[in-house]
Amino acid sequence: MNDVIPQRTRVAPSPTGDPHVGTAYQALFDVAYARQTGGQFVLRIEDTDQNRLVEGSEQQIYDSLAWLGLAPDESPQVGGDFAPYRQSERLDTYRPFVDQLIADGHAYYCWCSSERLKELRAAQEASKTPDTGYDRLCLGLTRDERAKLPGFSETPVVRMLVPDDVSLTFDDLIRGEVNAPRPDDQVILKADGFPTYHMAVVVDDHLMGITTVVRGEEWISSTPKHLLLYKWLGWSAPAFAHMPLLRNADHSKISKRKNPAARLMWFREQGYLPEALLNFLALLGYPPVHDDSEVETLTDFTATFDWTKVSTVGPVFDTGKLDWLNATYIRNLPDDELADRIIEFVYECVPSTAENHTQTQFETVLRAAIPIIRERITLLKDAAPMIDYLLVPAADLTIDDDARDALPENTPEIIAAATTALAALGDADWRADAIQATLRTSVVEGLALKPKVAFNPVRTAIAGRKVSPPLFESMEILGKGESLARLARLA
RNA sequence: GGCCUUGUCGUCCAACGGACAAGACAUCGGGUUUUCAACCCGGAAACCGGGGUUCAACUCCCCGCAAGGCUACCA
Repeated sequence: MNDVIPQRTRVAPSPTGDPHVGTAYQALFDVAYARQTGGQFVLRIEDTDQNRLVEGSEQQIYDSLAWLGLAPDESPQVGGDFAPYRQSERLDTYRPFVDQLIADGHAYYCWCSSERLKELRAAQEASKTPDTGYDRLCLGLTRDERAKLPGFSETPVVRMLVPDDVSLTFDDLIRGEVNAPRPDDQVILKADGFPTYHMAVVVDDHLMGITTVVRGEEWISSTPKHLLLYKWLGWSAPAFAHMPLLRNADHSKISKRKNPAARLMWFREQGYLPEALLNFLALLGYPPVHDDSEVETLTDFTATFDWTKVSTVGPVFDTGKLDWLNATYIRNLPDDELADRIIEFVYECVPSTAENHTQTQFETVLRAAIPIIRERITLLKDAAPMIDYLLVPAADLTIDDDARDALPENTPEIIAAATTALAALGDADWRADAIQATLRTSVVEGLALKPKVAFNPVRTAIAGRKVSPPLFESMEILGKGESLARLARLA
């Protein structure tokens, strides 16, 4: 551990919609490795596909990574020594390297129209020929020579000239030696002057000093292209770590269509805690840090991180354990902080809650109720609905039908006994323990009822439902007057 | 179709030639209890199939099968 080389890792999402959970997954491993080695974690925006850009999604990438505690050391937002970090601002950077490849005979212009390429592909599929890919019609031709042939397009692209002896093997930090398919004559510069991913990623990773590339398994097949570019440009390639792909329940690559959790923002909207999500992501494709518990911090994860422990099998992204983790983290939060988180969540994600109640009333009641709801909520969004009965005046409290139906015959008797006994309780004694003692004496013992039966009507009167947070504490929060008013409704 | 990657309980994940195949979540049963939770105890639940190699295979090899990825002027 003395000769550790600081690693520069990066995540390079495209701003083409809501940030993807896979970005956070890779960022977590990037951060762990970078921090463990004393290096940097870089965020680069890959916006080379101008057609797919979605406004606002770049900002969401910053926000969601920051929310998760995975803020990059360098990015378009915070800058850095290797700016710009947005590929659309680096067009001038790529061009000379493309020209160099052409001059060296490693790349060539191609004037084939997209129609011709489409036909070529269709023909290849129909003939079931094993070799697909570009047929090199344009190779060695000048613009004028090519213009005489069919399927000509005035604006050319530039393609790699993949040699027959291209190396198809490389070392992966997770998988060891990996074989990959033989590449096609891949386009590296598009007709619109933008580089493709393959060109841009190699140039940028090199120029930005990236030493370890963490990316999804789907990139294994294009790694030989990248290695070829590094070789031609005379650069040494970074180390690669191809992460397993997160899956939908049906085992296909995780998608926003099939899995709402594919959207990173979804977790915030649902009221997941970032530390719980981070913990969960660290458990996917990677064994728990501790033997006796799967609850672990980013610090734990970072300290013991090891690429060889990363699984090669794509895990199904099932939120079951995440829910449990979230509930666990909620239970472990101090009262004040849990209240703060719920309040922040509600104002940000459920504005209607704030509209229905005055801010101070909501916050006051919530803070008082934290002890009785904390172990009953899984998500932050569960909190407000759970205390709704504490926020309305007695007259406005709705009593659920199923609760009313479950009322015992002697409900009036129970309510009367409870009311009389509670009315005698002094304001200063209006505390949960005293309320409970009073009701036990007057109703349970006084009417010789089982507690379960005795408290049923009281709960329905107070909360309007069969299931609610603890009864006596609820009455304490409501206060004597309000509690008696509620009992009166069932008298 | 071709190439590549992968195959342990429902899900996550251990076991890296020598245990009755471990743990977690979920699930089921019980306890506790003013409801619901939380908490405690317990149960059920897996090595894709077939051949090898070996004294010994979940672990190594081969063949199947299955799943996934790539096969774009998308990343």
